[in-house]
Amino acid sequence: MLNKEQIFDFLKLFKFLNAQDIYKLSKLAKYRKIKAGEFFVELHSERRKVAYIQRGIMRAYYVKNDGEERTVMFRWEKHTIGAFEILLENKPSSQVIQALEDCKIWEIDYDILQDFLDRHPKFEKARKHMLQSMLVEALKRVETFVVESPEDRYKKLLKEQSEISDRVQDKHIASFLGITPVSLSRIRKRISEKKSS
Amino acid sequence: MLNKEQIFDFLKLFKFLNAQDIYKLSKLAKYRKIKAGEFFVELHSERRKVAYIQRGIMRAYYVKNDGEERTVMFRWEKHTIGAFEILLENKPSSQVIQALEDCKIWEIDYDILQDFLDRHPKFEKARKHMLQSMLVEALKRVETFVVESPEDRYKKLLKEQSEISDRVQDKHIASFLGITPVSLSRIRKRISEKKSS
DNA sequence: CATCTTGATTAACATTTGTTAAGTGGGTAG
DNA sequence: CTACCCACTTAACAAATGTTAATCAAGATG
Repeated sequence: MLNKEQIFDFLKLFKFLNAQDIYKLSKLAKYRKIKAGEFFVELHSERRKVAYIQRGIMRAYYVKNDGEERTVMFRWEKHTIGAFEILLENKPSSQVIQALEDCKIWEIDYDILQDFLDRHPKFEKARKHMLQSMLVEALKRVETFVVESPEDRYKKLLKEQSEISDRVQDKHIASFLGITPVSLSRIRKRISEKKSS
Repeated sequence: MLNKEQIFDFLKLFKFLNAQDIYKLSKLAKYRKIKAGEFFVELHSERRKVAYIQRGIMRAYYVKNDGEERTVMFRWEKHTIGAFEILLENKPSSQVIQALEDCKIWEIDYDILQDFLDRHPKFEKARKHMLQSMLVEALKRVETFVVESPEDRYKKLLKEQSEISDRVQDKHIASFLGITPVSLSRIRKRISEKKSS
């Protein structure tokens, strides 16, 4: 079930693996597909797993009491996604993870992975690096909310996260930016009017 | 220069130290004071250091082009603070870290600390735990911006982060919530009117 | 081909926030 | 004690966003 490309992508997750390591890791990962619209993690799930996305894009979102959805994160090729409440806080997930395109993923058992990493000190750097890059990303995202206006946040997204703005519906982008779809539409209009003048 | 209380506080940073470990760590940490208003990290600094706060409260903030300050983080007793751009991205800090009260801190050389941790595998769990808890905090903070209104964010702050709301000026809380001091004042008025009716 | 569904846009109005500036009160320095 | 500074409040107006609903366009479905 492994082809070269798949192995290569998976290998990039951790930067310095030998063939034997890859074999070990392949044992704890299950290759599977998720169709657009379907879920990787459902509401209140406690399944301790992570997805390494080989193809496709996913989102994590919360559902408010009135049914409104608020997207907090997008993840696409060569990145991992998981429900942090399950994995890091040992409680049911209050967020949902959904495929926005047909996805091909490696589904990884989180506890087996952690155990593997615990027993292989040479991976400590990789784990640390991964945690740190996620932390930096989250801190920078907080910064955009505190420092920038919704319009500036959207412009920055267009510039620096074209992977998101090109592949995801506007309504999801709006909630990702902390605004409504109507407001995003107005911002888009404002921008296009300024550019043409 | 060490008294019992100081040792005890420092010990809590990592949960399972013996006397010898404490001695080693004390060598790489410098105990010092920072007066209210003074800076722990200045703009564009590249000093790779961390503060473990034994007493007092600090904030990290950005300065916009027009001179406006936007606070992104508060840290107080028994927590650490540092400039993530210096430490995790190896670049000059675009944020500033300032004491809001007279502070007593352990100033720790980040690289020596990391080296120490690298050479002592028994601390890996502590490092991982610390990174994870910072990540969880940042993710939850993103969530409040995406899911909640400014008023709800403020109410939540009052409930769950009284350490902040009790000790910090409103203008800093306002920018921490992503709004202006004027708007926060109106929110406070709205809340007090609802409670009395 | 016609119909249905859904996402994006637009409009109209209410609400909130931003901005600027004027008061208010507490604390501090002289 | 007085004068000054600073944070917070309040006011007035502009701007942006939220809300609801109508319209439009495109894709899916029969």
